[in-house]
Amino acid sequence: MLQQETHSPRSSEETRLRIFAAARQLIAKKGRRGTTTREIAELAGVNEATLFRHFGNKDALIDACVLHYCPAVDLQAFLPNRDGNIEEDLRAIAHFMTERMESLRDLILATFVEEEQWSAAGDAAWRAPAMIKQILTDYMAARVQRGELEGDPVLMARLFMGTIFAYVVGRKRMHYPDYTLDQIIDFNINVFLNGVRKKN
Amino acid sequence: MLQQETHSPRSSEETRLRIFAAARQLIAKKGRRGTTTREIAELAGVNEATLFRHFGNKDALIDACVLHYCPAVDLQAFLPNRDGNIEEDLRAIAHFMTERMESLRDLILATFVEEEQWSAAGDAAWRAPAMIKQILTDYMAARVQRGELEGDPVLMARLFMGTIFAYVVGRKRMHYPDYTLDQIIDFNINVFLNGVRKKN
DNA sequence: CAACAGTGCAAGTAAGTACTTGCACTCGCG
DNA sequence: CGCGAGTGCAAGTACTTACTTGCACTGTTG
Repeated sequence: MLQQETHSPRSSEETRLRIFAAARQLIAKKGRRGTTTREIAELAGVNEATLFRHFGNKDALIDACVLHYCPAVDLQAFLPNRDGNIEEDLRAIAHFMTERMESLRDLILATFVEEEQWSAAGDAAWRAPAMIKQILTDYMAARVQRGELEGDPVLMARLFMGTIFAYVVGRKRMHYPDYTLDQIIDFNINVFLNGVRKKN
Repeated sequence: MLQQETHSPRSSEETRLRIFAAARQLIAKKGRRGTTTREIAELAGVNEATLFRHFGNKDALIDACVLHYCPAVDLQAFLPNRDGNIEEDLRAIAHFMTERMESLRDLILATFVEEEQWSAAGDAAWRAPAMIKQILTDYMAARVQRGELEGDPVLMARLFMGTIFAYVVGRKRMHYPDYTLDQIIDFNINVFLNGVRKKN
């Protein structure tokens, strides 16, 4: 009796991806609590019941979504050549970090307004930044030991990451339409390097 | 028939303040949407109906709350002595900004997950930072003109604010228990100043 | 004293939300 | 072909939430 010619079934995996994409979009805009399963289903072009058949409940869905978009960092791709020129290294690191944080900005911001019980996904979103922080600290320490920089490597790494964090996150509210990303990164790196380079 | 000896009536203003305090606390923890009027009333020690008698609806309540905690900046107290020592000026500015942003951190973070229709309160929370940005830019420009610093004042102000923003906001996820606020601020200012000070 | 503004309390309403269920359909695979 | 996994659809349940209402009470103010 029921004709259903319009909808062709999709693979299970494709459905998951569509749900993830929709969920992420809504989480970024309204936060975890403000996002409804009905909206996710609608935006994903999927029936609401399918959400629950896949993930069981809303919390598990969103956890899976965040984990899906926040995989572990590719450390190999991130590690700079430790023998290279500092300025070039930092520039490469800054661009890598900026791109990566930019692509996760919405999820990272959403973790700021999460309740404690949701910290599983929140921790996942911050895993990558935490690892990068460590790598950066090691890098700074090596350069200090070589006598190229001077100061506390922990604070140096913190400051360097902070400038990028502020750029990415702050851009949502503070707009600088007259400057390009490269201009800002270059300026920040120059000031930073002038500030921490060892004087002769 | 009903005895009501336990509750002594409070002034209308005191009730408002109690509601604001409770609302702010909950907004910080759960976000705007995650906060229920029932919770606010309970935490404020006030009947839920009183909330609506005061503010009409939940949105108006929260808008009023954010506006109440985000008054215009006291520019006079913020303006540094333009003839003073740069390092001392920046230290004073940094401490002022840090304290101020720290006290508003929860509300500022909440604005990141707001929907567009709620931007009224969101704009209010960002009014102060925007004004400070402008003051800072002017300050940097003046010092550049005097030949004490070199570089683009806009980017300098942006970088300086960014370090503080990153400290305050990032502290929610990135912990540095081994360092005091003063240590970090001093380090950041030193690097910044070394980086932008005019070389002879 | 008398009016009144502000509040507490209890009950209720309408809408939204997470989640379930039973059934029909369809595609791919053995 | 036939079966099963994955899905759409429609209806429904139990719960939460914003918001209302009528009434009793109390401190303040004229």
